[in-house]
Amino acid sequence: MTYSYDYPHPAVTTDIVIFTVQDNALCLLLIRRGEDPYKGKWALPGGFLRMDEDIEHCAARELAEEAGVQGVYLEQLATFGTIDRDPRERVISVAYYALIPSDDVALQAGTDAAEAQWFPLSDLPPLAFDHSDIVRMAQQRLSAKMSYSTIGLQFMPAAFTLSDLQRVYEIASGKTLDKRNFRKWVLSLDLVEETGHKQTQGAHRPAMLYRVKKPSRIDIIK
Amino acid sequence: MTYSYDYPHPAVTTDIVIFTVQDNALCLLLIRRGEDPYKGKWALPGGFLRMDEDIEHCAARELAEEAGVQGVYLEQLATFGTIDRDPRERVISVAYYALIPSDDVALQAGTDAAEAQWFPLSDLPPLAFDHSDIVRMAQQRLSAKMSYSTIGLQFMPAAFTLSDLQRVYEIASGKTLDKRNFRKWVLSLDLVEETGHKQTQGAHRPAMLYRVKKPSRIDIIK
DNA sequence: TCAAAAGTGTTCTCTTTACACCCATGC
DNA sequence: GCATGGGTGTAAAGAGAACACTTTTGA
Repeated sequence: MTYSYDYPHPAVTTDIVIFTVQDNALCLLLIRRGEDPYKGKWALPGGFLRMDEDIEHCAARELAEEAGVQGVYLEQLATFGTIDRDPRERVISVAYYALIPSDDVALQAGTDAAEAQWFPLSDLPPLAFDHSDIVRMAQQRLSAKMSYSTIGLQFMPAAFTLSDLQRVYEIASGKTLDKRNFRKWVLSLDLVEETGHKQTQGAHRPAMLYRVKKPSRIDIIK
Repeated sequence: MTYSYDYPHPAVTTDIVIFTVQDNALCLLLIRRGEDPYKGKWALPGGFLRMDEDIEHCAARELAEEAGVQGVYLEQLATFGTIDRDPRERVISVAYYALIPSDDVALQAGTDAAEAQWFPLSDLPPLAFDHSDIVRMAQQRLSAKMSYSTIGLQFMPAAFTLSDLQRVYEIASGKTLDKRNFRKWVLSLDLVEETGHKQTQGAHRPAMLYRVKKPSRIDIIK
């Protein structure tokens, strides 16, 4: 079966940049391609838009199919469409990005995707297509949003200590932060609350565990 | 001639939101549609992507063809692609936005476009397709960027007074600003310079005329 | 000489940053 | 009892907001 049009049409795809914080590094998820073009190369998860689904739905579906990642809040990044970005045909790609907690990383292993792996941003392999442009833009956007929104909370698991949270912010921003000022700031935003439980771990005073009050919400701050 | 594909392909278009400040109001440019669907309705300038042009080129071309507006700095806004946004077929639209000086508004009249007109944002007619969603998003983006970037300078003509500039900022933000603080702020950014000429206009002290130092550049401030 | 917009500094307030010690636990 | 990370307040500096009068021109 073929589909015919009076004028030429490009193909439309989505690509998704998924960040997490793992082993003291900001990481992103890549898929090793099983097909040409760029067979064997690492690429962002993503794929072709179906005619009966919204663009964001396409991104969510591809992410689930290729990487076993579900239920994340996707935000549109930008649309990439230079003429030769795909050797097969003209392809317009709508890029999305999302942040997931480091403890969801385990889900990753259970997927049936060909090969999915986390890479530290500081040590990425060469990427297929124009995916390094997409990653670069995602990095810029993330870094900007970290400083003027509550997006960073999306990195956090169901329960975490304030020191965990500070570590995530330090890794994502690349700066060290003052403990007292950071805590004052976080608590003043009124976005996290005590769970009532403490985490006893190691030879030191147990830390209060917190949870995010409205996990799905991203607010602009400042 | 027809174009055939193994899988269905959506059409891809661009839509452009052009802002200006005119008669003490923030305005945008609309085109009255000459064809179905939505014949006779007002819509954003825009049109179908050609296979041999980049997406941004498409936006610039449509803007020139339909509205006679040229040489503006276009910034990608977002991509809209809900399933039923166009009754003809599945259409994915990449939206752009730009700001132009109010004195370029005159160019508008000289175009051969069917019908192009400036509307104050506060008094828009009903729009075709999902264009009011696009406009809403553009408005949010503009308002955000006005507060943390130098994008507002793009509204300014080749020469202007600091009072002109303040007026533009007040209109775009909807707030009144303190004259001394505004001037201190603008001059501290080092983005405008004196032209050396003064504007004598009306029964009052002549005002120094300024120009933007790097007109094409948008910086993040604060 | 009056009206109308241009131009110009200082003070106060609030936000942000810098900084050091005691606490609870496991070994 | 000592090593380890958890938890807490205050003071100094910097950024942002408030505020009123003199100048130059045309009519």
